Amino acid sequence: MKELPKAYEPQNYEDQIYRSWEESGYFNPDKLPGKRAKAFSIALPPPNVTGKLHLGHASMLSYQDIMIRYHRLKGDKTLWLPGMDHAAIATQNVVEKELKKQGQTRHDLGREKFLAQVNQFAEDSKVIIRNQLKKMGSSLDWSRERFTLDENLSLAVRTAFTKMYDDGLIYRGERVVNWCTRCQSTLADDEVEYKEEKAPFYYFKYGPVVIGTARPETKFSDKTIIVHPKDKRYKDLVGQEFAVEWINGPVKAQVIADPVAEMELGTGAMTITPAHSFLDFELAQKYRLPLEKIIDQNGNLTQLAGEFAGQNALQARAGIVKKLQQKGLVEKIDEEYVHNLSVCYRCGTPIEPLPSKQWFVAVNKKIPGRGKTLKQLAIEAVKKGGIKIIPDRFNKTYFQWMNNLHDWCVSRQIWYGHRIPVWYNQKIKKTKNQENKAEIYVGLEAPKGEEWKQDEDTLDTWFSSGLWTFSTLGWPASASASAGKPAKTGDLKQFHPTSVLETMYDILFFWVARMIIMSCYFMKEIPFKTVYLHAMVKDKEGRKMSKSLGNGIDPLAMINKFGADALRLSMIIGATPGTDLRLYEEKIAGYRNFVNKLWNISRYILNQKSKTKNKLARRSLGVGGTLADRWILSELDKIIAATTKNIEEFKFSAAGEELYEFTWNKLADWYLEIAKIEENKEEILLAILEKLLILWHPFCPFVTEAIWREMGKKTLLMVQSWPTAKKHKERGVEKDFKLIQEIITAIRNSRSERKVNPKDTLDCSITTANKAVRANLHLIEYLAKVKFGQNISGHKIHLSKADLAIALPLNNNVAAGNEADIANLKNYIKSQEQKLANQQFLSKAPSAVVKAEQEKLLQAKERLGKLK
RNA sequence: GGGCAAUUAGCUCAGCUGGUUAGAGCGCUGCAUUCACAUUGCAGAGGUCGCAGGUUCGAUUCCUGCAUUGCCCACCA
Repeated sequence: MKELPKAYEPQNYEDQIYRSWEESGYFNPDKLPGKRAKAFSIALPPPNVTGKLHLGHASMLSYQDIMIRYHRLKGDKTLWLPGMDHAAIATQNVVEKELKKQGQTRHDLGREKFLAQVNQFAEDSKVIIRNQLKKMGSSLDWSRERFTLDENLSLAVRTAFTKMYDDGLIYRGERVVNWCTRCQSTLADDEVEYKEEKAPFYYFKYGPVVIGTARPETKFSDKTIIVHPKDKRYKDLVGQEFAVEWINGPVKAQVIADPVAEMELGTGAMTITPAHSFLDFELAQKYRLPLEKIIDQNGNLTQLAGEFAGQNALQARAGIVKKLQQKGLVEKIDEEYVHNLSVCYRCGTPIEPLPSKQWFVAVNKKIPGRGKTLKQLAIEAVKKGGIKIIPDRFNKTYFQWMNNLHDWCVSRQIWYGHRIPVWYNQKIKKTKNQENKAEIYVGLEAPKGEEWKQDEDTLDTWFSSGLWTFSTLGWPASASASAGKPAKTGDLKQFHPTSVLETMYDILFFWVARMIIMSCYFMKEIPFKTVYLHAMVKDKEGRKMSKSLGNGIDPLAMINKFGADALRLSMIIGATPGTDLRLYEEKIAGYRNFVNKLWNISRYILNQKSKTKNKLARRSLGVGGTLADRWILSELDKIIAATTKNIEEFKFSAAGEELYEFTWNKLADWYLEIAKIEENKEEILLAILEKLLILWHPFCPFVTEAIWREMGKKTLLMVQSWPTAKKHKERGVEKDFKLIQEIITAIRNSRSERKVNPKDTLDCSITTANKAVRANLHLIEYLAKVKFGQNISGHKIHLSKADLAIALPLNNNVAAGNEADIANLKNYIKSQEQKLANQQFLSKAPSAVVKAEQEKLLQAKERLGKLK
C-alpha cells in the first residue's frame, strides 16, 4: 500500500469523489442496491436563480445531506430532489438592474425580448448553482431536477389556479393592495417590511376638529371624520354634515362614530382616506364610502390633487403643507414623531397602499364539499394532522400567523413568472361595475379565437413554490382527479408526503405555510411530516451577513481553503435549531483540524495493517481481548447507539459533538496510544475504523469516502450499512479503565507540576490489590513514562476510588495549588456534612439521592486524608 | 402595542423532565517536537450560571418581576 500524505488536502479529493458518487447512480433511489421498503424523501428548498449560493444555503444543504445520507445508509429508499425557483420579482429585479446600467428599462425591450434575457440569466445562474450544490457534497438526485417554470410545473400552476377558481377560492377584486412604485407591482402582506423612521407629524384644522397625519399628500379628498362613539368632545357632531375649508377649497364633510377611533390617540378625531390605507379601506367598505384615488401607480398625485396633480406624492408634501399654512389650517407640527415606514422587501422603496384590481386567494371561504376554509385546513394540519415543527415554539408563531391571515393577493404586475391563466373576451362589452361571466375564461390552455386576450399579470412566485412537494413529483399527471383523495402513482405515490422539510425559520410564512395550504387542498394530505427549522448564519458579532456590511463569508472560498467537510461540520456542531449561529473562519479552521485528525487516525490504522498484513490476529472482536480492547468496543457501541438516536431525534449538533469526543478523546488519545504497546490490534482497529467512517459519513462525506477508498474497498462508503449497537454487557470495564486513566493523568500531573522532562522515565512503585490495575501496569508505564519495580519513597499519589498508593522519586513539597485543593475539599466536606445533617433533607429527598450524597462525602473525606 | 427567544469561563456555545465541587471548542499559561497527526501531544489557569424575589430539604435548572440584547407580528392617527 502506498503511503498516505501526512495532511488531508480536500482539494485533491472532493471533486473526484463527488463524480464517483454521481457516476454510481446511487443518488437516484431507483438505483440503490438492496431491498428498500421504506421511503425517505426531502424536497430541496429550491434556491432562487438570482445568482449564487450563500452560507444560508450551505447550512441548509448540510442538514439535509446528513439526513439523506443517514437514511440511505440505514437502508431506506432515499430521495433528495433538487430544483430551483424562478423567484419572479427577485430575478426580474436583477436583470432590470443590469438594464438600468445600460440606460434601459424592460419596456424598451418589450415583453418577449426582456423575458428571453431573464431566461438566459436564469439558465446561467442554474449552472453556477448546480456546481455549488455539488461542491457542498449534496447527494441530490440530479435525474429528477426541477425548475418552477418547467413545463410540468407550469401545468401544475395552471391546474391549481383553475381548480381554485372553479371552487370559488380565487376571485378578482378591487382592493387596496401594497404597491411598490419601483417594481410596479403588488406585494403580498408578508413581502412588506417595516423600517423605523422619524418624520414630521402634522396637526391640521379640519372644520370643527383637529386631525393628525403623517401623510398630508393623501388627504385631498378626505370627507369623513371618524370619532369614537363614547367621545364626549365630539358627541354633538356625530351624524352632521358641513362644509370645511380644505387644501383646494371647501369640501363637504360628514362625521361618523366608530369604535376604531381611539380617544387617547392624537386628538381622538381622524379623517379617512379609503384608497390609501388598509384600515380606512375597511371603514369605507363598512360605510359605503367612495374610493377616490389620490396617488397613481407611479406614486404621482392624480387630478383630484388639483394644482398638485402630476407631482410625485412624497415630493409634493412640503408644498401642500405650505399651502395649508398659508390658509392658517396648520395647528402644529411634531418633528419628533417616529413611525414605521413600510417598504418593499426586495428593493426598499416605500410602499404605497392603493386600490387596484387584483386576483386573490380566499383563505376564509369554505371549500365546496369540504366544509372548511383553506386557513382551517392549514391549522388542522399542524394541530392534529401530523406535521411536527422543530423547534417546538414555532408552532405558536405558525398559528398566530395563520389566524391573522388575510386573503392572499397572487397577481403581480411583472413579466417574469407564470402568466395568470385567465383570458378576457375583447368582443363582449364590459358592463361598468359588474363582471360579466362570459367575458372571462379560466383554464389550462388559451381558448380558441382572437377575441380572447390573456391577463397581462403573472402569479406570485410563492404560488408555484407552494406546490413544490407534489408538483416536482409529477402532479397533476400522476394523480387522478377524484372526489375523494386523489389516487397517486409513480414518484408521487412513493415519496409524498415527503419526510422532512428543512429550511430556515424566516420562510415559515412565505413558503412553509403556503405548501401546507396547497397540499392539504390539492392532495388532501400533508406535504411533509416534520418541519425542521435551522438558524440564521450570522457573523461573529451576531450581525446579519450582508453585502453592504461586507461581513459575508463566501462558502466557496471556505471550501477552497478548508474543505467542504470542515465547512459542514462548523455549521452543524454547536448550532441549536432556531437560535442564530455565529460563524467565523477560526471555527471552520477548527473543524478542518478535526478532519485532518480523522485522516491521520486512519493513516495510522492503515499503516499498521500494511506492516503486519501477513500475521493478522486470530482474535475475534468483542470477545476476550485486553481491558483496553473491551473498553473501546464498549465505547464504540455506546457511540453507535447515541449517534443513531441523536440523528433520529434531529439533534445533529449533539450527534456531531459526541462523535467528535469519541473519535478524538477516546479513540485517538487513548486507544491508539495503547495500540502502540499492546500488539495485534490490526483487526480490531480496522473494524472500529470501518464503523467510525460510516458514522461520520453523513456529516463529512468527502474525507470519509476518501479514506474508505484508501482502505481498498470496492464499493462506495455511501451505500454501506449503518451499524447497530451490540449491547454486550461490559460491566466493570468502563470503571476499571477509567481508574487506569485517572492514575495515568495523576502521574502526568505530578510530573508536569514538577517540570519533569516528558522524555525521562521515572522509577515508580505502586501498591494495590485492584486486579485491573495490576493487569495493566504496562499501560501506566508506557503512557505515564514510569517504570515499576523499585521501592520508592518520596512523592505519593493517592486516588480515592481505589485502594492504591503510588510513589514517585520526586520531592514531596505540597505545592501552593495543593493547599488550595485541601481548602476546597474542606469546604466541600463541610457543606456535605451540613446537608446530611439536615433532617428535612434526610426525610424528604429520595433515598437514592441521600445515598449518593453520603457516598460523595465519604470519598471527599478519604481524599482529604490522603492529601494530608 | 402584542408575542417569542437569549443572558453560563476572555470569545462562541452545551447543560433533557430540579440533587454535577457547573462542561466543550477556540483563546490563554507551562512543558514537549525526527514516534499517525504542530492542522500535534501532555498538563494547567479561568465562572458567586444577568438582577431581585418566590416555590422547594435542595434552583444554573421551575414560577413571578425587573434589566439588557435580538427577532417576529400589528401599525404610517
